[in-house]
Amino acid sequence: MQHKTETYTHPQKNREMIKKNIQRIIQYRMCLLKFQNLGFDRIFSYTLAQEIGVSPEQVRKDFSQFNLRGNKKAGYKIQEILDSINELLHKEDLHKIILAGLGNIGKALVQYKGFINRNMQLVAGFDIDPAKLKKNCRIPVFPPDEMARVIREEKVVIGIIAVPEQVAQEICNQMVEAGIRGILNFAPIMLKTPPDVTVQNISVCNELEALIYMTEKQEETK
Amino acid sequence: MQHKTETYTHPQKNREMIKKNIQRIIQYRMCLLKFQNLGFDRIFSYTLAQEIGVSPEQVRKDFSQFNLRGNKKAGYKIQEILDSINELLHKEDLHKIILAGLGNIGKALVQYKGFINRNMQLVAGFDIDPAKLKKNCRIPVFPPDEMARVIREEKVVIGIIAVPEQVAQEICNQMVEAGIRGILNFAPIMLKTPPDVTVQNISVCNELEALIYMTEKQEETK
DNA sequence: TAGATTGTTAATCGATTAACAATC
DNA sequence: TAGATTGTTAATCGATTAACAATC
Repeated sequence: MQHKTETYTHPQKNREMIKKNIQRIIQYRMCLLKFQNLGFDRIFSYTLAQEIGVSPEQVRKDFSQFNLRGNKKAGYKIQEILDSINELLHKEDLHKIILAGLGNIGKALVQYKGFINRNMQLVAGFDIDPAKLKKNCRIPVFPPDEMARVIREEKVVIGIIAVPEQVAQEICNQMVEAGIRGILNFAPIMLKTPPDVTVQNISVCNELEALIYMTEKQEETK
Repeated sequence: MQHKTETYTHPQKNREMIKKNIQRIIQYRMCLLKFQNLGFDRIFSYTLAQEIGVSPEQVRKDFSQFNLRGNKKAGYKIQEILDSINELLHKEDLHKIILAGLGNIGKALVQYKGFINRNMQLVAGFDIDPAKLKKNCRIPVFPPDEMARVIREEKVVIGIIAVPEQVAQEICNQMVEAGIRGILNFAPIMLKTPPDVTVQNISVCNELEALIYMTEKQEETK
């Protein structure tokens, strides 16, 4: 098997780093909301760090990097940090999302009520099975050939792929062609996309396999 | 002058590192299976690397670290590497899994047919809602107070938490108490567990939020 | 003030990448 | 053989941690 001679590049590398940082910021946000609900209006880096399992230095470094400022001695004002994080994450906007594939995962996502609390909205689903089409529902389901139209009309840039592996790449291509710029992929393949499209993969099976390995490893070393 | 000591011991790697490595190994496995199905019986580090989006050096390093050997000039024998990875992941054993919470995600997992192909089996579900209980199904659903009994009788060590946030920690405690050592957690909280219990979190909302951030970041820098 | 906490700079650590010897 | 590819050691790079000055 001869491989192509084009030079190898790592377009994902820098992206991985941003992804990891922003994932931590999102965790901070969830944790801050929790403490706010418990009645606190200030929090120390130490407390936050302990809650999400990182070092206090990491928290301060992260906050500093994203220009989230605290108060020496009195810690961080929860509301202030939340406002900054929300601004950073553009939480004031409603983010429209489309979904391809109304199988088990797709159905679960359509029924999930928590998106709106986080300023996200599933605006439409798409499935090839006529039995799954719905018109006048909270979230309508259309045939796949209407996907491009909906994406363009609603100006959606985020898509979820929950279709079988065999058609995932094709659906991905259609999404990208119509204007989707970020894809959450549940299909167990690496999607090929242009460099300006971000893909995030979720695989329950992979996570379980990793978990099983870790657990057995743990037992061995006991 | 100080001379090197003869014994070489692997430095104790932290859990995050092992997790990341093993996730890559799992991806290699999926990719190797794909190429095997396409009729290839050998593969080069370069090909594999390109397919899953890492460097060829990374692939060779990973394989080397897990003692997976290739052949200079002829690359790696797919079947040989697959056998080694399967052994590493204990793929010859059937891994039993229990599931707490038959909500949207829980239902999707129960209906998912792909576990058995990867030597994993959902042996029971648990839900507090009497309407969701099932006795003589492929995957029976019991009330929560039977969880400890099932875990012990079936010797299950892996559990999935797909219950509401408010009861997640309590269910987690019950699982750990009964012998669960690895938890896949869909609840949006950091579970508190003893150090010998491994937790893997999945949050669709967090992934979507990160994706939205990355996508908007990308647009800005265009 | 004394003590606690932030925020930044420097040091460390370890994963990734580069280089290259081995060898098929 | 000549060329290609593996496998390992060394270099790099950058995230994490430590140290500590600033300051509330």
